[in-house]
Amino acid sequence: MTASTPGRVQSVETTFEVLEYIRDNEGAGVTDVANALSVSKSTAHGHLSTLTSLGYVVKTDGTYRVGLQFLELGHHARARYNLYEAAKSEADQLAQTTGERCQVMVVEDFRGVYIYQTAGEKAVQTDSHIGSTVDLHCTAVGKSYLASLPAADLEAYLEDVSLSARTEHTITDREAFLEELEKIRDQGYALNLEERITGMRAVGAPILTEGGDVLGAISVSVPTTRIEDTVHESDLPEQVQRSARVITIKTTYS
Amino acid sequence: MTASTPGRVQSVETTFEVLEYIRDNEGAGVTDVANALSVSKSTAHGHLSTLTSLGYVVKTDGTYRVGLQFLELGHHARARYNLYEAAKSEADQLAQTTGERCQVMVVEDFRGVYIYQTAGEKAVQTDSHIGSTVDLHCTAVGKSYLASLPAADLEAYLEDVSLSARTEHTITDREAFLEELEKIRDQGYALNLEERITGMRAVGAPILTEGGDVLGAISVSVPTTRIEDTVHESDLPEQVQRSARVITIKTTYS
DNA sequence: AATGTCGTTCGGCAGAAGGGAACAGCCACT
DNA sequence: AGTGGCTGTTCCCTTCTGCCGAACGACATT
Repeated sequence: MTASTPGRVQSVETTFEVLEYIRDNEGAGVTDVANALSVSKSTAHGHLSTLTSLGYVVKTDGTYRVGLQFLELGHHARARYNLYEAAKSEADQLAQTTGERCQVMVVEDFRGVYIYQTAGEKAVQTDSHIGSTVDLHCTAVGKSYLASLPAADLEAYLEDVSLSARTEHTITDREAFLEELEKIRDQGYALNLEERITGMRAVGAPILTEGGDVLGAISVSVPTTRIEDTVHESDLPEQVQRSARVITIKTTYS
Repeated sequence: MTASTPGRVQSVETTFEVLEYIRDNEGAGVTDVANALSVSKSTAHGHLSTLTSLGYVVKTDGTYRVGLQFLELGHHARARYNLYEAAKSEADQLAQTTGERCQVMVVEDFRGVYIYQTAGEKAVQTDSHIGSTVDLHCTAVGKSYLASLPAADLEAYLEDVSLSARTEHTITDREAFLEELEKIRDQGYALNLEERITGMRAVGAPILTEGGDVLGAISVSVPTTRIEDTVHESDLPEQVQRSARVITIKTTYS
């Protein structure tokens, strides 16, 4: 970050750069961090030792790694949404019956965040995991969510972000996107036809409150090569929607 | 923290104090934080706005809350242990068949950390959740772990911590504790007889590698009032041990 | 309309974070 | 076993910056 706005605490920004670096590199040493962030060794060491003394970083075999203490912050943030507990078992069930990957998403700062993810027997590895963020406009979960949003909020979203292309199938035209959302509203579920990752499709449905407000969304992703089989074997859209409804009921009475 | 050791970055310590405060208070405002931490409003504001711009804190309805971005750090730390994926489904199953609460623990800095927790039908609410830390000496998971530790590591642990009493049943005597561990080694599982929370018992078993190294532990907690029934209905120690063994196998081939 | 509370912004100063170099500890390699 | 090169760690010094206090602006409350 070159342009640091006044009133911001720079060392905090540095610390999180350090954290993100050792996260993305599965642990690192002092010199390593110093070089990567272009700071002196003493600076890197200062941050790492501070974080270690706070318990947010652990040092094992001479390499610094992200500590489990972040689980407490992370899980706490997740618990606020009152979705995790209810959605977990439904997602597990969905993954088991379909054999594919299932994810539960909520939205923060106009970005989709997976608060839970579970893999069925046949599920392929993807880049997404618990805590990772995705664009809303090119995912089944994201489109389900947007389609359930009040008009004003949807407007605010479209003002804020751009429908940037992730693959050749991503919907980037605003009008086409609004039509897509309309369609999703009508049918009650969203499809992702390789709009984020080539070769991967997904079926998603919004998770609503009893009052109709959208809390998040749930989806099942399937490789395109298997999508026909999966849809035939089990009516995927229907199953995903049913799971979403069950989660609504569970969250209401808890 | 009054005594700040040289070489430590103070603002990082402050930032995490801020984070922990807004976590423990389910969100807070600037003035609130400033008063609680005895810093000026501008300082609190600086930290909060920095954290917000980094996405680690979100501001909704004028209150700052812990952001979901910590999930990415937390889940990443958890994934390192290669236990979560394998243990999750086993824990779920254990919770379902017993109807009680089941938890999976690993150890970091001589503290037990719950990397997963799931509640069965009858499970009572406790103070523990994903990410929370517990003493090793007064929990079924912790004792299972310690009992499986090489002698040298156990020695290091006993040097480092004190067997402080949590309830009247906590084992605080070193000799008695070593005997307890011996017994646990013999029988292959650990019991917690209200040693951490009055009224709560638990059965735990260590999760080992094929080579015999201990990775963590799994346990089922049951209120004392129900323990007789549960143990009779299902041979709890046997079930917990079986789950632990299944996790070993799963982690080996993944 | 007035008062209290809150969040935000603005300078000024002191303290602290960062840089660099020197020290120490470790492993590998010869 | 000795040596070289790599680490991590510590030290001091400079200067930058994070902290404070106060003033401002935005609300809500009475």
